[in-house]
Order: sequence, then C-alpha cells, then structure tokens
Amino acid sequence: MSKVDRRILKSQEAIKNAFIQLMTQKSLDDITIQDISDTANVSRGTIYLHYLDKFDLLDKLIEEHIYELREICESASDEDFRSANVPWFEYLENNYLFFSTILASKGAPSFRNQFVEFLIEEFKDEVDVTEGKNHGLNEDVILQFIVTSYVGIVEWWITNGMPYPPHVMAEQVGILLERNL
Amino acid sequence: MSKVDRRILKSQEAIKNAFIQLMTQKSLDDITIQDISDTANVSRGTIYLHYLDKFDLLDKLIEEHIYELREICESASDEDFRSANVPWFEYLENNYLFFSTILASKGAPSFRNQFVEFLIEEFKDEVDVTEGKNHGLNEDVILQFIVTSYVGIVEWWITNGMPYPPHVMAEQVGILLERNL
DNA sequence: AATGATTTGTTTATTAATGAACAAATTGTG
DNA sequence: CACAATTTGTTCATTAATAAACAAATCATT
Repeated sequence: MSKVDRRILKSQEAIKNAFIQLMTQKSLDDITIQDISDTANVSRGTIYLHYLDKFDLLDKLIEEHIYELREICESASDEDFRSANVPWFEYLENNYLFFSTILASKGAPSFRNQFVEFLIEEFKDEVDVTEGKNHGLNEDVILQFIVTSYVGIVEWWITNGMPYPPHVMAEQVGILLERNL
Repeated sequence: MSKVDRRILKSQEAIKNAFIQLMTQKSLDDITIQDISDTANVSRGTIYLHYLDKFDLLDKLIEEHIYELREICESASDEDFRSANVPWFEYLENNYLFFSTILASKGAPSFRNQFVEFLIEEFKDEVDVTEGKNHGLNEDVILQFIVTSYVGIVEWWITNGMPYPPHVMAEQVGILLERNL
C-alpha cells in the first residue's frame, strides 16, 4: 500500500465538502464545476484531475460512504443484530448532512441503488431456507423483503430528521431482523 | 499587482492557523516546526518555503495584523476619534483569539514593540504643539503619553476578556484622545 | 430557428508542495 | 560530562495544482 500524497487528499476533501455544501443550497442540475471549484478554493482543472464530471463525483462520494458502512458491518459481524446495528445508525447520524441532502436531491435514485446492492450482499449469507423459520421459502424473496424494508426505514429515519436516537433504531430494527432471518 | 497562486495562500493560511491554535495549547518554546506542519497538514519543508523559523512566522503574523489595523486607520482618517475608533476595536474583537494568545505568550514583547511603533506613526501627524491645548509642550512627550496609554488600554481590554463592547471602548478612548490632542 | 453567453472538458507550460534524506545543532537524561 | 534522541534547516527529484487558453457543447432569450 503506497501512501498517498497529502495534496491529493486535501484537494479531494475540499472538493467533496464543497459539493455537499452546494447540494444543500441548489439542485444538482444547477451546480456547475465552476461553482465547486470556487467554493472548494481549487482550480477548475483540479476537479477534472480527480473526477470525470459532477455525476462521477457524486458516485464516488456515495461509494465512499457505502465502503465505510461495509467496514462497520465487517467489524461487528459476530454480534447479534440489535447491538451490531448501533454503529450503523450512529454512522448515519454522524453524516446526517450528507445523507439527508442526497436523499432530497436528484442523486437519490443512484444512492438508493447502490445502497440496495450493498445490503443484498451483506444479507445474502444470513438467509437460510434449509431450516428454521424460513424453511421452504424462496431465498430471493426474503432477501428482497429484508433489504427493501431496511432501506425504507433508513430513508424514513433520515428524511424525518432522525426522530429517535441511533440506539433505539438499532434495537427496533434488530428485533425485526431477528424475527425474519 | 500580479495575483498570487492560491496554493501559496492556502499553505500560509493553514500554517498560520495551526500556529495560533498551537499557541493556545503550549508555550512558544515548546512548539516545534513538526508540530506546526502536523496540525497544518502541510509538509515540514513547506513551512521553510515561506518562513525562516517560528519566530519569523510569529513576526509575519503580527505584521499582517498591524497592516490590517493600518488599513482601518486610513479608511477612517477623516472621522472624529470616537467613531474612527469603532472599527478598530471591532477588529480586535474579531481577532480576539490571536490577540489574547499573543499577549499571553512569549511573543508579547515583540508584538508590543511593533504595536507601539505603528501607533507612533499613526499619531505623529495628530500632535500639534504650535497652538491649542498643547502649545509649548514637547511633541515626543505627548506622543509617548498617548501611545503608551493606548497600548495599555488595549492590553487591558484584551487580557480581561473584553469586558465592554467595542463601541463603548471606542467612545471612551475617543473622549480621552480628543482631550489630549 | 438564430445567436450570444455560459459551461464543459482538454491541453499546456509553469510553479508550489511533497517526502525523503542528510548533517548540524539542540535538547534531555542517565 | 557523555550520549542518545530530537529538532533543525537544507537539498533533491518527483508530482500535483495552477492559470490560461481553447474548441465544442449546452443553455437562454429573442
């Protein structure tokens, strides 16, 4: 793992922060590369050095968060759902600005898709149709059921301003997961 | 006026902010260049690209604030002392972190000297010993009297946590100045 | 549809920042 | 004092960021 030049990290950090900030102010369509370079205090060309266009930037932004969530999942894979969910919702809470903005923006479908895809991967190994409560049921159906409800709950929680604290959400969702897996 | 590369401004900004932040945490003697480069997130060599050493950095930092104060003076030179003083104390208030830190640090004497020198320049033309209330008095004595008291008041105001708002200080000091000039 | 302005994406030469290495100076501890 | 560790200040080759210019595409407005 060769270490990265700090200039790269600083530029990308500035660009991403500027982009999120702009997303809270105007629609994705109205954000220009010039806007981003202005608020990031970075040369316009620098943005093209790291991203193809603003959609690529948005994708990479989403990808990074998905990556972080995956990391969290892996480091808590041996706990029960209720406690494993806590760092999950805490991460969402810590990055509330990003998630609420992305869900309210035109980037929402893109985010939703990546989110669903990620969750399917994560839950795939948890489904057991050979024995237990789900014996005889269809694997894909259960998977889709779980993932869709999970995404729905997260979307609801975020767009409604996080009406309950993370640990309550973790508890509630944990119970629902255990009931169905 | 050739415009400056934004990289220069960004680096210097990061370095100066890191330095001020470190000054609030430890003594000037205990601050290393490595400390500064770490908290500024800048290569150690970059600091030497802009400053000779930490004392030079401190000097330049002071110099810049003196320069700003001089600008304020010039843009308000035709008003009476009471109103001309307002932006003065407001500037001190806005940069409270810097001024309080510098006055509490080992850099205080250096700051005080530059401050005195600057004030002498500013008040030099205001003293009139040919007529009026100061007729017959010694110019240097009056100048020293005014400047010393001004510095003393500012030091007191800053180190005591700005017990009165800027406009009150401006009013009070304005009256005292008009009484003596 | 015409046209004028903005935005895009790319290229260019130049410059600042980087990390590493290094010897010298300074510091702190036994 | 001695000696180890840290800090300093400098050098170097490499790399990322920069501003400017440009044609092409997109956008508004008439």
